[in-house]
Amino acid sequence: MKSNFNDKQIEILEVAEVLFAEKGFDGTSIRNIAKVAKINVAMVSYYFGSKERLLESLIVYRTSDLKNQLDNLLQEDLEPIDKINKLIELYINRINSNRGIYRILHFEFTSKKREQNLQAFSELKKGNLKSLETIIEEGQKKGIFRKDVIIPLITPTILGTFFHFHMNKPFFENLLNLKTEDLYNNYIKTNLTKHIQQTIKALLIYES
Amino acid sequence: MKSNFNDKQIEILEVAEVLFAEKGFDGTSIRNIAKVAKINVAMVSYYFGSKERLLESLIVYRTSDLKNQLDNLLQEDLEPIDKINKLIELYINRINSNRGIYRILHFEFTSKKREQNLQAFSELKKGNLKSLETIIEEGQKKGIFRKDVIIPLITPTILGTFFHFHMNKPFFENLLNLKTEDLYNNYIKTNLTKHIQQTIKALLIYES
DNA sequence: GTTTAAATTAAACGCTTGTTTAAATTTGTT
DNA sequence: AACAAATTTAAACAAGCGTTTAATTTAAAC
Repeated sequence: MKSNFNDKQIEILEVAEVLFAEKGFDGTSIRNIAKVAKINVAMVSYYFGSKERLLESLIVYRTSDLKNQLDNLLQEDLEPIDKINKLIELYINRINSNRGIYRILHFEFTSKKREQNLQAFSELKKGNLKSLETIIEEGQKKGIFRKDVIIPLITPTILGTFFHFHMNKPFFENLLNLKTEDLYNNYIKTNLTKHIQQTIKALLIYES
Repeated sequence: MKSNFNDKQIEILEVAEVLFAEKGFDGTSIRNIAKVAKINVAMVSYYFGSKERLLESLIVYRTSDLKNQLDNLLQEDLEPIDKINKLIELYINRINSNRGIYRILHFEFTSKKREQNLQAFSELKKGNLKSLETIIEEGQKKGIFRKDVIIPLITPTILGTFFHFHMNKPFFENLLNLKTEDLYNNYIKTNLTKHIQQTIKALLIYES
C-alpha cells in the first residue's frame, strides 16, 4: 500500500509525532517543529494547510494498517484463549512501538475540543471491539469462557493497564529499577504483557 | 483540617480545575480563567505567583486527604477480598467525583516537561501502593490469594481501566446508550466498578 | 476620621503564537 | 537555454500569551 504523503511530508509528520507526544499538541509550536525538522515555518501550512490538519494527517499516517493485522489474527486457526493472548500481544507490541501516536490519540482525542476529528478514530475503535467480540463469543460457544463478562469493558482493562503503566513511566522506572530504555521495554514485552494476559484469562475463565 | 487557601483562591482554583480538565494546561490561558471566574487577569499572579504554581496549588488542594481515607480502610475488620473491593470502590468513587483534578494529573504529570513538580505526586502514589501491598500480602498469608501476581501492576489495571473508559467517554456513551450524565455516572458506579472488582478478584484467586 | 494594609483594576510589557504574503530559488519539461 | 511549476525563504501580520506595573478602590485598625 503506497502512502499518500511524499518524503518531505513524512519527515515533518515524524518530527511532529515526536514533539506532540513529548509536549502535547498545544505545547508544541509550528516553529518548534520547523526548527527540529530544519524547514521553514511556512512549510507546514504549505504541505498540510494548518496545524490542526497536520495532526489529522499524522493520525491517518499511523493508524491505517491496524485493521488488517486484526483481521488476519481472526482467521488464524487457534483456540480462543490463544487468540486473546495474541491479540493482547499485538496490541501492546503495536502501541509500544508506536508510542508517539498513541500517546497523542490518548491525550488529544479525549478532550471536547477535538470531537469533530473523532469520527475516523471512533470507527477504528468500533472495528477493534467487533474483532474482540468475535473471539470471545467463539470461546463462550465452546463453553470455555464465562458468559457474564461485559465485553466492551475488556478493552479498557487491556489498554488502560498498559497506558496507565506507560503514562507513569518515571514512577515505575524508579519503583522497578528499570534504569535503561531496554530494561523498560523488556519489562513491557514480558512482565506487563504477561500480567495483562493473566488478568484477562482469569476474568474470562474463573468461576466464583 | 483547615485549608491554606482563602475563599477567593478557592474560587480561582475551582474554575482553573474545570478549564484545565477540559482543555489542558497549555490549552487554558490565564485570561480564560479570569473571564470565567470574573476576576482580573492579574489576580492569578497576585494570589499564586504564576500559572505553573496555580497548578501546583490545585493539586495540593485536591489530593490532601486521600491518604487518610486509605489508612482508615486498612484498619477496618474485613476479609482481604472485601478490603480489595472496598479499595476499588473508594478509588473509583473518589476519582469519579474529582474527575477534573485526576484528569489533569493524568494528563499533565506524565509529560517530561513537569517532572520537577512530580515529587509530591510520586510520594502519594508510593503510599497508595504500600496500602495495596499490605492488603494483598495479608490475603496471601491466609492462603486466599495466589502468590505469583505482580502487585505494582494491579494499580494500573484498576485505575487504567477506569481512566481508559472515562477518557473515551463519548465513545462509550454512544456504544452503551448512556444518553444522560446520570446514566453515565450510574454505569460507572455499578457496572464498571463491578467489572474491575470481578477482574481483580479473578486475577487474585484464579488457579490455572 | 485618618492611616495603613490588602485587594482590585486597566494598561502596558515583551514575547510567542498560527498563518499569510510576496519574493527568491530550485526543479522539471520542452 | 527558456519557460513554467513547485518549492523554499524571510518578513510581516494580527492575535494571544504570561507577567508586571502603578494607580485606584476597598477593608481593617487605630
